[in-house]
Amino acid sequence: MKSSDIPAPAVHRLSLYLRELENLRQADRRTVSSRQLGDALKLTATQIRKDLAYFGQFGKPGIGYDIEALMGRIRRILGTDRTWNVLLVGAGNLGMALSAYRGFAKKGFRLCAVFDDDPEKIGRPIPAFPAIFIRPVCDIPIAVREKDIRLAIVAVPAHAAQGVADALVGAGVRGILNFAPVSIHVTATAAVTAVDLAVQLEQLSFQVSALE
Amino acid sequence: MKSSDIPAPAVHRLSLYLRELENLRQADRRTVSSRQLGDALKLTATQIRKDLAYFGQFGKPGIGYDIEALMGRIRRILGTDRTWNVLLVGAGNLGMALSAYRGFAKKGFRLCAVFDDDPEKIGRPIPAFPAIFIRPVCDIPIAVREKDIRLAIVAVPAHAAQGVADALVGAGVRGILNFAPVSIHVTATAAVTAVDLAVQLEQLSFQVSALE
DNA sequence: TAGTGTGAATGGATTCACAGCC
DNA sequence: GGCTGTGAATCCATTCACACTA
Repeated sequence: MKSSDIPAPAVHRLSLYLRELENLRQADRRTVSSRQLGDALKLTATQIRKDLAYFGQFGKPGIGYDIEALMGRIRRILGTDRTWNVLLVGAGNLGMALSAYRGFAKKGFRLCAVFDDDPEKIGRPIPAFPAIFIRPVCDIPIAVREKDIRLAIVAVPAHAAQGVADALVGAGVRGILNFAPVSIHVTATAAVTAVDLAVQLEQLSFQVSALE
Repeated sequence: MKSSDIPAPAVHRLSLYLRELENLRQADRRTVSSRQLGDALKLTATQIRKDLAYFGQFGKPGIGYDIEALMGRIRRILGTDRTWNVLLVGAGNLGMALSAYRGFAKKGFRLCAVFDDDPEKIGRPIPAFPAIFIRPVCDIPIAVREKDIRLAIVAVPAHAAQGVADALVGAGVRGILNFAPVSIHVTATAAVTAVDLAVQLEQLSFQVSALE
C-alpha cells in the first residue's frame, strides 16, 4: 500500500500517535497497546489498530506495539525521518513567535531564512536565531536554491498571502503552512496546509454555545 | 434543527464561508452564489448549498445568497454574534504573539487577563495591552468571576497543560483552545479544541513526500 | 489471558440528479 | 439561463465481531 492511500484523517492521527509515543518513551516504556494509546488520546482501540494496519503488521498479540519501532515507522510515513529546511515569510508578531517555537526543531524542521518587505525590518537579525537576518521577499528564490528549502511558513497579512504563495511556488517551494486568514491556491506541484487561529476560536465558541 | 446537529466538518466550513463573506463585503459585493464561494474555497457548490441548508433557506434562485444576511446567520450559529471574554495562560513566545494577534479582536474575542507562573513575568504588563498585567495561575478563579470569562487559550509547555486545564475548568471556564503539544482531558461541562503547530508541519511534510 | 489484524456491517458525509424558482 | 434546495445514490470512515497468536 502506498502511503498516499492512507486516509487523511488517519494521517492526522498518526501525528498524534507519534507525539504520544514520544511521551511514552520519555517515561521509559517499551511497548504500548492500542487500548492504552486510545485511552490517552480519547480514541477507540479498534481505530488505532486499523490506522496502524494501513502500513503493515507491527503489533504482537498479547503484548502490543514496540514503541521505538513504531515511532520509526510513523516518522517514515510522515516524512519526518529526515531534516526539512524551512523558511518563514512575515516577521511580525506571529512570525517571530513561530521562529522561536522549539517544537519545530524537535521534529526535525530547521528554520533557514526569514523574509519580510518592511524596510524597518530588513537586515535585522531575528531574536531567536541571531545568525538569521531578515531579507526582502525578492530574495526568496536565491535562498531556496542555496539552502535547498522545500517548506515555507507564511505569516503575513491576508492581502499579501496569495502573492507570497505564488512567489514561493515559483521559487520551487513544495509545501506551504499558511497562517494568513485567507484561502490560498497553488499549482499541483505544491501542497498547502492552513491554520487560521481565529477560526479555531470560532469553532470553540460554537462548541461552548452548543453545550449551554 | 438544532445547531448542535450540524456535522462537525460543516461547522468548520462555516467559519471559512464567513471569512470569505467578510472579504466579499469589503469589496462591496451584495450577493454571492454557491458556485462563486466554492471557487474561492476549492469546495463544490453542492456542498456549500447543503451546508447552508442545514439552517434554513437563504438563497434566491437565479441570484444567490445575500452576503450581509448570511454573515449574520453564520455568526449566530457559531456564537460569534456576541463578544467573548478570553483569558490566556502562558506568557512565553507563543502566548505573547497570540495576545498581539489582531485577528481575535476582529472576530469579537476580547483578551481580558494573562497568567503565568514564572516569577520573572508576574506583575509585568504585556506589550500588546499595557493595561493587562501578568498574574499568577492561582488568580484564575478570581479573574474568571470578575470578568465573566468563558474561554481560555493555553500556551504553556506540555507538562503543565493538563494541570492548567484542570484549574481552568475548576474555575468555570467552558472552552479551551490548547496549543500545548499534548492531549488534554476535561469534564463534559467544557470543550477543548487543539492546535499543535508541529503536527501541522508534519502533515505538510507528509503531503509533500506523497507528491514526490 | 491480553492483545492484534481484518472482513463485514454500520453510520455519516459528499456528490449526483433534478424539480422548482427568479 | 442561472441558481437554490433536496431526496437518492455513492463514497468513505468508523465500529463491530471474531479468528488468530504470543
